[in-house]
Amino acid sequence: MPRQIDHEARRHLIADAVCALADEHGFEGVTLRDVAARAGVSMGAVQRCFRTKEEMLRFALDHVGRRVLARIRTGGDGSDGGDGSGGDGAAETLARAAVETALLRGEQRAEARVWLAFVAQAAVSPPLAAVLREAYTGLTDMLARLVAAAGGADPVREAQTLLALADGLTTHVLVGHLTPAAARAALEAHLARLTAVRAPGGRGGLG
Amino acid sequence: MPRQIDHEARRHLIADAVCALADEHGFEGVTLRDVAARAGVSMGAVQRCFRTKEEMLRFALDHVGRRVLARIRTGGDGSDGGDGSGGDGAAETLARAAVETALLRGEQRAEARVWLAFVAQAAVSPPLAAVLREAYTGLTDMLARLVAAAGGADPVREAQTLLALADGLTTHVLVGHLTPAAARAALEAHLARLTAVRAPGGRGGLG
DNA sequence: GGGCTTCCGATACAGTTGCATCGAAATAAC
DNA sequence: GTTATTTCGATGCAACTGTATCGGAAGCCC
Repeated sequence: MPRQIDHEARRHLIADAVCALADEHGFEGVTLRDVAARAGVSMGAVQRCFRTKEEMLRFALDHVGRRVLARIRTGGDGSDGGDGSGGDGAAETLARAAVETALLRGEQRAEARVWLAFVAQAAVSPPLAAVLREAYTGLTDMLARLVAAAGGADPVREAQTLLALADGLTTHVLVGHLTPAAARAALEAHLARLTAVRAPGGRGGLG
Repeated sequence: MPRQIDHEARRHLIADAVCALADEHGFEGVTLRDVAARAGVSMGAVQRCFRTKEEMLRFALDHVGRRVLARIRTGGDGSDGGDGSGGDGAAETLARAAVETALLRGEQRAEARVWLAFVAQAAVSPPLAAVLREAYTGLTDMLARLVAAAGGADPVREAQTLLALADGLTTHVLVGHLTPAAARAALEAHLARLTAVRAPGGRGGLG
């Protein structure tokens, strides 16, 4: 298999291994040897795909970011027990996106831990921070559009608030301070307040 | 100075060194040697104070948590340009506490980075998570009391929401996605909405 | 089937890590 | 002054880290 292997596919394979390890042992537990072993390749292959470890981590972060964003865009995998009615309103779309952003579903715990590990590292690593900002900007844009569609005022700021709240709730669930149910309740209460400001049927009381 | 040194004072000194390093290089950059050097003591002294590295980290996390909580309790150091009038309403007290919780002031950036580093590590380290939960519970209790005093409904859930939002905003400022001003604006908008629900003009009566 | 290129698996290597060990220094009791 | 006790600073050590190097295997072109 020499001469031009599918490098891109292998990179994704390695990125998945990075995520699995970051999920289990945090960011410190991600070593080249463990990554290679987890990915089922040798260390040499990893080194061929990524010149340095940091390059590998950057790629993995971007990988996770894209995956999460893509899933949010599609409104989740559909395992949320919804009835599949496609004709829901903008508010409901926003709610689904927010819940998805918060990675509150059980099977997303690993992703959430990976994300948190990356965020923490990004706080002291400018290259990672750059990747992260891009992902956050994409999320904010999307949420802002949804907020605007749902009739919320000041969509950008509300999107930033929503994203920060989702991230914070995710974190608190991860460390066991909140149960997923409590986090979901908090998020939904926030959303209800957000969309009720302009929505008919609610009290309009914005001063 | 043999025979019974002030171990507690030294522990705090070391904890401060841990925080300084975690601020600069993240959690991975905290090594026993660097901590000892930063604290101005030798490795032997560190090893005498803490049996293991993890014990040291636990202590440092608790140290930071207590300090942050104490400052929040006092409503900040007073550098917030306030006029020091003590007769403000509950809403204002809540606002000050929230801003303080979010560690948005410039000189708290270091503390914020330390906190984030600890949180990320706690996601994969049950002992650290236990310390963290305690701190979060204390914060939630305090915020819940303030929310109740400000006339908000469902104080516990609102406190949880507020804490998560503050944490998320802090994170997003740290990675450069939000400016401190934007984070502050988002937080204040949330607070305004929170207290406006029951208190349209001033302090509303608790239902 | 050669020759060349591309890739990989293993190993070498210097540096660092957390922890254990141990002699020396410094007080307190006598 | 002597001794006992506590603390410290230095060093040793095994394990592990990221990276560099290198021999060999596997495909293409002739």
